[in-house]
Amino acid sequence: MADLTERQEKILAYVVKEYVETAQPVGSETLLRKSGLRVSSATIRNELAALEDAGYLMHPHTSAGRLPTEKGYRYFVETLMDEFELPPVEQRMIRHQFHQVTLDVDQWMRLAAAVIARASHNTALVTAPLSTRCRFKHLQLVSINEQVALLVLVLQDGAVKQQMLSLTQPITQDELTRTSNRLNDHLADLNLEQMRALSFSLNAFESSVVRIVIELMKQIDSRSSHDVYRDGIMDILRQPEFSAMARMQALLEVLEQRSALEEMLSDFAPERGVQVVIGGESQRDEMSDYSIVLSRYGLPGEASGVVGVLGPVRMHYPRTIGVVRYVSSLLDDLMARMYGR
Amino acid sequence: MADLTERQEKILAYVVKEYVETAQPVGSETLLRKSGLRVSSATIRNELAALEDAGYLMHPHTSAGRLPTEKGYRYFVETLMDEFELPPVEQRMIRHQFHQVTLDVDQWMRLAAAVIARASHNTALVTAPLSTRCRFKHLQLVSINEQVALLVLVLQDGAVKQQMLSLTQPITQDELTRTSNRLNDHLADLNLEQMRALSFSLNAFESSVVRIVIELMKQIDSRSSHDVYRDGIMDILRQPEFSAMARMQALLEVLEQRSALEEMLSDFAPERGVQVVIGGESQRDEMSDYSIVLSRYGLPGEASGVVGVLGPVRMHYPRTIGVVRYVSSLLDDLMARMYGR
DNA sequence: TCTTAGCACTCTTGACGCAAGAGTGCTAAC
DNA sequence: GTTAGCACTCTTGCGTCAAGAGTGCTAAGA
Repeated sequence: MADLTERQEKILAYVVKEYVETAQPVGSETLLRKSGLRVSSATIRNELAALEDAGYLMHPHTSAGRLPTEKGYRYFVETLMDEFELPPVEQRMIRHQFHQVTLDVDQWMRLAAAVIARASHNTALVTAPLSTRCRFKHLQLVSINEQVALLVLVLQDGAVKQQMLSLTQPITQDELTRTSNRLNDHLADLNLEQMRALSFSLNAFESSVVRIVIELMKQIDSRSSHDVYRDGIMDILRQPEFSAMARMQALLEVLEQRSALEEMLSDFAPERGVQVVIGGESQRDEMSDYSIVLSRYGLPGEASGVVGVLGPVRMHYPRTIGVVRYVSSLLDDLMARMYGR
Repeated sequence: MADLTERQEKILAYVVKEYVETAQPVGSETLLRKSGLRVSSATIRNELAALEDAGYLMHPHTSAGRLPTEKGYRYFVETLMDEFELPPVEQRMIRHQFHQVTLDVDQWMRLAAAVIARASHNTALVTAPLSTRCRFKHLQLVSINEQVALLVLVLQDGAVKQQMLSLTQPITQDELTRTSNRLNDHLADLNLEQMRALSFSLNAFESSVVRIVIELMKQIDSRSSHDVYRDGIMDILRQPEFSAMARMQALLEVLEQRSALEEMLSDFAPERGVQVVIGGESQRDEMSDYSIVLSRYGLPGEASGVVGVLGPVRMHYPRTIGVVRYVSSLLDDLMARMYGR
């Protein structure tokens, strides 16, 4: 597999870099100029032909330059690529932004998506951290008006859900508070099954509230992950491959359908480390022109989410990987602090 | 202005309808066939020329058919258009969906956007109802772990905000509950100014919580409106005008920048009724190829938001207006119920 | 055996012209 | 006021052509 000579590797790396920058197939002359190799263009042509035979490069047509195949990109990412660390200035800026923002999961996610999109010039995808199994923490009933009360449900991991309740008869805030307290005592730390099996004596109103709590927790549990936060759709559309927009429709279709995105992210997110899925490697037709770079963050086993970048296969992998890795580690820290180390 | 003969109006209406359907400039022959007018194509040509002179129609080039100008669309919307009511079946389906979903503002907004996008085949835009001035209703502190507590803030209009607090020293849930109760008593029904002027004796922790509450309320108040919910970006991109995607970039730019959207919506949303802004009428360059149909919903003076549709100028106005009007009235009802009639 | 110069070959791209088709606008008759 | 007829204009698609880019091969050189 990796039976490439040093010179071939060098040439492959240059083809990838050049093509990523210009989006143009690169020919032997250009390569000669840019690479600074001390051989003739003819030699380079021979090497290019060899790399093509081995499946690392391809040819749009006879008289065009070469561009990397998926195998070529893969080899580049795995073997040839320089590690890219986000410059300290950018790191500082990003950290600063996270500390400025209020401590709120939703806002973290938005910010993470925004930061990744700006830094990678591609579409960012982020899912909120998801506890493996959610447990009841606290509920509060608040009277909104005579016919409506608000139920606020807090889960162990700090997630908050609210829901309005239509009351069949007016209930005072005092009454609601008493109910809240009673239920909090009974439900503390229960998970879904335990709550279902509950057999305290509850009055009609209380048991209707419990039913709703169960319903909400079921929703959260069943949703394989929360919403996908996206940002930077524009960035990806600015790439030259989209001047002809046939393929783009398929892409936008995926980006719009949050459920499809969710599925994809959870399919590919590795246990740890940054994962790169190049084009057709995802086994999904609509993704064959795009790559994803993603990383799981959070506390393994307790609660974790995914951050990632979606972009054209012709993507600046070192930089993208650097960005994803950095933001992922940042969220690791935030999560660790939230869960008390 | 409105000095069109009956026949001219009929012809204008047919041009609009035909062009909206096919996206092709419509010629005199086609018009003759579709309209069923009992005149010759030459007569129609004369009328078309007259309509063009009057500024209602235009000509991409000499040998092409006619298509409506903005003035033409405006005349159509104002004078010629048949009222379009959403068919009862669809109405029922939509109502049903709203009743199935949990009573939660956020979910209403998402659903409204989804429903409008599906029904209008265009991009839906929805803003959450915004109280003119927000008042404190309730807060609750919940211990997450030793170093972190969650502050849940409920406002008069049922809006819920949460924020994590880093604790400098461990505080038990009991302690937190006591603090919550004390603050709830003091802060009940206060608005931002009153809260700032507060001069109860508070301990260090309590006053830091109050500071955060003030911060959160300031955020909500200053944000001229909440997030814009969007849906159906794909739909708009499917339209034939986007096969050449020059213009689309500008559009997506606007759709991505929530702040720009917000501003636009609040600029054009009328006090009541459905408003149609056609192309350049918005006085915004990037919008010159798009129209917006929008309507304000909610309780005038108390809390209101905007629902709308963004689509190409070549849009099916009757249907779009019908959809927007219906969803708007539905949200009116929901809001009325939430605010207790 | 590896490298290189040279050159024929292939394929894309853009320009140009041309014919077909669509639709108008005008004129003259009804 | 309406209509038939017809010349005129502009788009669209197609084929041709020349220029340019880049390859792949061959044969000579190290």
